[in-house]
Amino acid sequence: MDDQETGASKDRAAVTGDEVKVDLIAFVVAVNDGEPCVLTIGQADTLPSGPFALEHRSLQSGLRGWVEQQTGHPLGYIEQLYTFADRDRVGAERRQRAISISYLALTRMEKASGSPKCGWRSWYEYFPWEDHRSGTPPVLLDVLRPRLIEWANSVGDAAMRRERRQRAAMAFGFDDRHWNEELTLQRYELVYEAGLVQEAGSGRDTTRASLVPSKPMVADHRRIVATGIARLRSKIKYRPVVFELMPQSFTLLQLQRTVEALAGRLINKPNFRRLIEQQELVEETGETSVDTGGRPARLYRFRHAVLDETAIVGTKLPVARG
Amino acid sequence: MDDQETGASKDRAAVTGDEVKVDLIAFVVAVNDGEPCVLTIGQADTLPSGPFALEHRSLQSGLRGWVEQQTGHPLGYIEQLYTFADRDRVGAERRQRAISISYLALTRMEKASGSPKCGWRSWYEYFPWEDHRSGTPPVLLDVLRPRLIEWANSVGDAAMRRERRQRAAMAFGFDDRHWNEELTLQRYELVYEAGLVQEAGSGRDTTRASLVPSKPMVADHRRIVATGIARLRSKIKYRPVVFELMPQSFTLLQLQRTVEALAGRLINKPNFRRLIEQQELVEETGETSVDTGGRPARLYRFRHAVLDETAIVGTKLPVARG
DNA sequence: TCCCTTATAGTCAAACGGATTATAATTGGA
DNA sequence: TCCAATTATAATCCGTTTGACTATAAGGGA
Repeated sequence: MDDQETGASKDRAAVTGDEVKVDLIAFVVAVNDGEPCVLTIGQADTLPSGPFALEHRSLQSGLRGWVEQQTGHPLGYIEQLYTFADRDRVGAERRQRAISISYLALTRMEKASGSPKCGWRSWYEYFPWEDHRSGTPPVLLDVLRPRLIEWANSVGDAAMRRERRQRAAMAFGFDDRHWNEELTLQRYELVYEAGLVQEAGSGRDTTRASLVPSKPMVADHRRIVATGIARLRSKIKYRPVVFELMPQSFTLLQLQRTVEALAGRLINKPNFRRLIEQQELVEETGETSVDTGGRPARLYRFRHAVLDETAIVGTKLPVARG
Repeated sequence: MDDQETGASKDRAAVTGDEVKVDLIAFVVAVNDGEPCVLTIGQADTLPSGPFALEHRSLQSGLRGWVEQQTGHPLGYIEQLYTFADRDRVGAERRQRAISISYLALTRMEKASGSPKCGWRSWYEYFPWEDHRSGTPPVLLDVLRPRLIEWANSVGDAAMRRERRQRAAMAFGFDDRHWNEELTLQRYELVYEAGLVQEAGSGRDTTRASLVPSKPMVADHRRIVATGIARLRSKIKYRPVVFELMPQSFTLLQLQRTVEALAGRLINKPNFRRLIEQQELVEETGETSVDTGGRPARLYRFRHAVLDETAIVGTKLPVARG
């Protein structure tokens, strides 16, 4: 494609060198004990990342390399999330362009190995308003709602006020609307726009006092996490990706708890089992679990054959609407 | 994020300059007279594209700039498709890394303006096996199926033969399986892997005689188109993006024909109307169309308000399974 | 006027999905 | 030992959705 006819400026670009640095950033997910976790480094405020370099065979292998080097964790399932241009950095002598390619990776936590400088943190430390497994979280109605209304009203134009209120209501399910767990990214963008998270603070006059309590991250890493959560919450509904997060064998309730952890909401138990079984996603191992009180549960394993049968065709998980 | 602790090699990278050229590539779609079309330049074998340069404010604005310059077409709706690393190019003195960021854009064809060097071509010239509006296309059963079986059997290992046959059957709906229109990308990857398209030919010993008749494209542009078609076929089912392709006012049948053009299959008419109406996606203009024989049809326009109401929540279009 | 074409409305049954109830098999404590 | 608590598993109910089909209305052209 080198000398394709795409206009003269392409050649100019080759001469002056419109070259760019490329960063690979990973949002690595595991679920442990019903808590969905993200793999971090630094002060639990940074995602594993590193520049795409000549020695990397591909984007994905570059990403695997950086994550393994920084956290000691090998990656299994990987999926590209989004590519964006960072705000201009100022290089040594000239303006430096940079872009970031973000990825979602699913893995099992297993042995608490890993480098010392890395750790697993619950999603919901960064997004406390996203966990609806015990009902609507208090922070949503007590803190977010008044702050967002305040933000909406702070603008002069009446139409724009209305539009802001409506956006907030839709994203967060205010005013009798239903909570839609897939809108994680829109919600983060909203609180960011309203200046309610620390990341939005630089160069603004918003007083820190009005921040919504939640753990911040470096640069736009928290936005990447929001993107990944949204993608994952959507994907579990039509692809059997949950099993990337499960151990070899598991009970149906463990499987359900994992899905609930990701979705941030509870699922009706009989319906969940019905759907899993009628899709033949799993098969019994024959054993039962010696578990936490109550009748012993059968152990199941994922039927890897489904990846060859229906993988692309679609798989559904029930996440109740009401 | 500059001096984040991501290991020493990051600094090394900054010194030696692991810099990369970034190309922006656009898959621009319009539907005209029931034919879904792609905007091309050159010998109708190249997508509009150009390097991401310093003067571009953002990735999207860079893309818009290149497309407008090369084709004279302004873009409306844009959505990122995928980012991939090209095979290494050899630069002037050293190895040169390059990545491409591809986009899907939806637009209306309108005035046959545009630069002389660009043109609209039907998707199905590049993917003749994807159009099932008049039933299963002959090329699928007469050419593709035997060639794919041949390809599957050409490998030694019996298990691998089985796996290849199964993949082909799943992707193309052989052996009484249902056709799934969203598997466009998997199907292209399969015919590519089987050496049945020209793009797979360089450096191979596959005789050209065994190619499946279809229009090739430069580099991996055809793969990008396949990715875009798959994305679009999936997206029309839960987002009201079709309207980006429609004129101001339209009849319900025109709307249906557009969806059918994209999906590559026919839709049940009463059911289609029911779904459109009960979702309140459109409103009557009050006028009726003076059209092609038969009873005059009411004209409708898209209710832009739905973008504020349910936009993110989801919209469905019926594309029959059987 | 008849016939053809397209638009529009209405019906029907099967499948799906959400909610609820009932029963079984354990553990731990009174 | 028996009861209570806990969890697993099975079965049922019912309203909604959805795919397929039929019937009627309104125009143009022969």
